[in-house]
Amino acid sequence: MENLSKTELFSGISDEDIQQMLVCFQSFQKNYKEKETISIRNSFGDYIGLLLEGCISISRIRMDGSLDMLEYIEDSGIFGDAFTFGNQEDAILVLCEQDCRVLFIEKHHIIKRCPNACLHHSRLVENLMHLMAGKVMRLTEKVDILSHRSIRGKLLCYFRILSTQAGSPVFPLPFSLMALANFLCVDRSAMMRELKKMKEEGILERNGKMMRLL
Amino acid sequence: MENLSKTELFSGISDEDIQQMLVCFQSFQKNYKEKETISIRNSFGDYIGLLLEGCISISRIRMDGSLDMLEYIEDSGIFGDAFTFGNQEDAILVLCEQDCRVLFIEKHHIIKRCPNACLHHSRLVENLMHLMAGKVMRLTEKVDILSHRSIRGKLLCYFRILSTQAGSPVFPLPFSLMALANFLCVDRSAMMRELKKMKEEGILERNGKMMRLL
DNA sequence: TCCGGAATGTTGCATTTGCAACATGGTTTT
DNA sequence: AAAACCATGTTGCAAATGCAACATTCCGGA
Repeated sequence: MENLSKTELFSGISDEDIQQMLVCFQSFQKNYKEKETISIRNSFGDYIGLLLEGCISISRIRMDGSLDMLEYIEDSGIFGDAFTFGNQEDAILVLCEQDCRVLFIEKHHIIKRCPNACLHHSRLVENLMHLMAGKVMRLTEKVDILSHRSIRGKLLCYFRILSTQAGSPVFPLPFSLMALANFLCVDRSAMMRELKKMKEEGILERNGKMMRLL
Repeated sequence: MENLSKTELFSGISDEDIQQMLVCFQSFQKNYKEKETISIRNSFGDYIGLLLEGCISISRIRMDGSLDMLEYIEDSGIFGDAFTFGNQEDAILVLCEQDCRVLFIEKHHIIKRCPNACLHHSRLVENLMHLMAGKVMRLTEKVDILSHRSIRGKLLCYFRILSTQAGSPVFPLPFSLMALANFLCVDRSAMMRELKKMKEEGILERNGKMMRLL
């Protein structure tokens, strides 16, 4: 019902065709409020989620209760158990960090060939390719960050990415320090200690969530 | 010149059409021998590499000389600077672990829409979607492994994946112990120590590269 | 076959990290 | 206003990790 033609997934497809596809795809939209849980593992197993608005985090909850953020998805990111992979013991938590609007599409319709040969299906697939390429880049970035052995290495690697994105040595953290520790998969207090050290050594300035890399 | 129609990328497309596309795409194939270097960062910046045969590793070389394996690609995996992301200080090494056959395609032709509207382009894009989905899964797996804080956690997480893939608690390591340490981004000697402990505790049996998870 | 290089295995030690516990400050709820 | 809550800081300590150095085994080429 909303204007989907402006989203990256449906760009270049007319509103009528979009409506037709949505029916053909048996897709549905859902709105969520901040801090609401989208799904725990497997509830949307056969669907791919497309984040139209808002931002979400995907985390693993271990048996001991510890929580590690696997992904942080903002713009028109894709997610779903199809990607969050199958043979997982621990629970996966998909949490809305802001009010969100999500479009669910049956995996089948996107990955496999459409038997109805919808006219604009291939355009959709091409758009989806863009989104996938973006996801691959973000995941590669994440692997890059986590591949650093030390907390300082992870912090610096991530800060450089943020700094490059902002196009300036000054940039804001996209989330809280607590969430940052989860994102980097390190202990929060150890991270605070390291941040303090880096400040003392003059590598970094910090004022709340605003950072300056020197 | 070889039989590309059997590859995942070109499946469902006739040999004639493939030949036509290869010209249209300005693509080229190249063979590499074991331990040969495919490219150092940026040499194939505008091309996407498709591994037709063999297997390769993608690693980061740090300024201090340490080497971390970011990806290990076997079947018909895709790689390229397009994915290995841009604002990277360290050198990226793409190394052939076996004799390899690689098809390079200009990124442009795959990501953007083809002006010539090749008949089978959309089928190709759909095939590529499969490959991308596979890559996303592998990367998600890797993030999952690296998100564990301890060496033991990383080892167990990876071994469980291998065990599930093999469909048995007994499975072979796909590479050497040295490479395993690089893949997990941990110190090799510390990893050996941990493997020994796990053996002593009866969690794991090991004979060379053959592992048994208990 | 012998040699040399590479992978494997082992250990001591300094450092880093995680963990637990607690103090502070800000914000929301009652 | 008080209470409750949560994020931010801080610290001591035990355990895990990285690092360096070295012994041993494996393997391919001369």
